[in-house]
Amino acid sequence: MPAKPRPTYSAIAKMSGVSEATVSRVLNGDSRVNPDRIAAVHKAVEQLGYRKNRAATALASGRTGLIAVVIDDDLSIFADPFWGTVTSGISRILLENQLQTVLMVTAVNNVDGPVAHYLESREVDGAIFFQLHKDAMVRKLSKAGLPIVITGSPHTDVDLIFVDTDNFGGGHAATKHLMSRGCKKVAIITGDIETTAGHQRLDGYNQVYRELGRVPSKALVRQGDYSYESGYAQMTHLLQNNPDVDGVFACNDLMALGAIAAIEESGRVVPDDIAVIGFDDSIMARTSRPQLSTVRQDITALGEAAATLMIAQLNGESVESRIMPIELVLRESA
Amino acid sequence: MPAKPRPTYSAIAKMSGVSEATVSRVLNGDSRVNPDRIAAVHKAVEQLGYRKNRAATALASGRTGLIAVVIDDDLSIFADPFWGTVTSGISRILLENQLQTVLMVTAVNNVDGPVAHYLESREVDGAIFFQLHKDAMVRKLSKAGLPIVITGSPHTDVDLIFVDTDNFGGGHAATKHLMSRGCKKVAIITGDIETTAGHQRLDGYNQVYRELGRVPSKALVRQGDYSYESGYAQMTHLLQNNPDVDGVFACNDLMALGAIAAIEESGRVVPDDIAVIGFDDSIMARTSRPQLSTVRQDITALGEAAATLMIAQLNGESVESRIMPIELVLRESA
DNA sequence: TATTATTGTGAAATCGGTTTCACGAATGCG
DNA sequence: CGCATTCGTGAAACCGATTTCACAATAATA
Repeated sequence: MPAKPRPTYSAIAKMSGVSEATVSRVLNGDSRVNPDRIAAVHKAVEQLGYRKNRAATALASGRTGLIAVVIDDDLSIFADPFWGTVTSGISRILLENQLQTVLMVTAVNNVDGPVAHYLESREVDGAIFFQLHKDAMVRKLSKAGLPIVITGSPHTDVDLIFVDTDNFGGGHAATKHLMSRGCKKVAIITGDIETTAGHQRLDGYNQVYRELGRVPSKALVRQGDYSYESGYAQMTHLLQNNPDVDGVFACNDLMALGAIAAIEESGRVVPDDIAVIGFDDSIMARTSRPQLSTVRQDITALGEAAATLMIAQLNGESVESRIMPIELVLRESA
Repeated sequence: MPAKPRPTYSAIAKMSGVSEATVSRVLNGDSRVNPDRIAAVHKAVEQLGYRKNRAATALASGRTGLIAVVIDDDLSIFADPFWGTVTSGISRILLENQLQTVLMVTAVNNVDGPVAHYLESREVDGAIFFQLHKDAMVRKLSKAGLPIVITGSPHTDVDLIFVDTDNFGGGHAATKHLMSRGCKKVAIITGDIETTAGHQRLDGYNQVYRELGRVPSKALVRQGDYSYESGYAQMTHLLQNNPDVDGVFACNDLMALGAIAAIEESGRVVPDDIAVIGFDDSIMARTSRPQLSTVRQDITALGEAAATLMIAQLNGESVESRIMPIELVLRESA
């Protein structure tokens, strides 16, 4: 293919009668260039259909225009619509700022693995992390000066920038609602306790008990893994060992649906015998029957916030972590 | 931050006592280098913790190591778990081949828009497209020599490489199953007819009628948009105007669930009065009650196939489009 | 043994921008 | 009106790799 070579600064400089240095100034918005020349350069750019070579720009300026979105995926859970939604929110904002999203779905447990290498190599201008199981690598990268935003709270208290849903508030609101609608024995089916999100939702649940001067029974705390099956299994276990359970907070919608299936199979009725509340307000919360009461998090907003914080960092602005509000959505199940 | 400068070829060359050219040869696997020097270079690389600068490599070699994944998103449907799943499949394969995934979720209708510019600029080595509404831009890029793979079938018959689910076969199998289980009047709720996938599923449906020597009634073909609500609405319409419908093929699971809701609200029973079959075998097919019979497409495999075809193209191998088989999954609804 | 291929290697050009530096012209100040 | 700034500009160095080219040393051929 004899593809005609793309024009470079040299061509523009020749055509518009200025030096390459001036072309660069014009194209980077340097203010102190004679207006006539600015016009001449723009005209040449137009006529030649010129477009910058990103690699050359990156090499010379040190900025690649790329932001990594890293999903720590031990569990192949990208099927969860959650990720797609956050990611598209991020991508949209970045795109508006002439930044591209580099997606990496992979386990990031290795402080010295390929992902770490890639990010250390400054092949991206910044990185946004999801679903972090261990933040050792992230801390290291951050110390090395790479702008970072974490979606979800970091484990340790280093000053990493993050955006997160108000998981504690969500767990609290859900549990409190169950209590205030008359439930006496409210159980919880937790998610992955390894993640801060899972832990915080549990904390919110416990807090309600404390506020009521009660002590949450350990028997009412069952650990799930965010899957439908685990919701079903843990609920079955609860029904057998605590037949007087009358409320369940499941830490995501999928487990809530599993729990409901178990409850109905046992011959009990939702919400009359046992009220159930989920977390996420995923599409399944609306399409299931009974429709699921749940804690809504605005996932797109979460992604957009993450991207916005990243851009602010790149601009050298000082930045603070954000916690996004949740909203209790009451439907039929509680 | 006084961040110590990262080592370059110059440092390696000095340390191992060879020229930069030789360093390059070693690092790119050029065979004709003295084994001793190869060892020396590798040792220096090791000691210095050297890592290539991708921008410099890209500038010099013309290869960026980046593959764009473009999702034509007029509809903000990235919430559909489908996309996350395909994308992670792609990302995984690319990663194994030292390629990074650049995700772009945006409308690609503009042949001269920013996406086109980005891709034309050869800032990526190739592009994988999804959910194409118009393929004018893709054809243009392909003519310009950019390696391309389309996920889903292209509209026009140009020789673009694509991978797709056997949509026709899926529609055919679903409809045929309904017929063979005794349904006399089988309706279809289609997806977006603008996309080839939507059209092909409808064709498969029609084909079954033809094979039986019947003509599909237009009244039994209702157009949805892949949303739960449209499934519900179109089913409601069907029940009113064709009360003797006894089978429905919904072109995705979400619409199938909407349809089931409408059917049950009308007092009829699934599958006894009306059998329903969906498409995708998404997670909701398993979690809904009654559990949904559906056409499974292996989404991860689809993504992996797309990535594999891309890599083959990059290696200059000759490549052929692939159609991935579907599988009928029978549960409770049909 | 003389001559031609082959091999291994380094110097230097190259990729396409950005940025420093030096310099003349224009402006401001005393 | 003379001197110190500021402004606009181009030449050239630079970013960090890859690749061509020339050359010496070695191996193969006649």
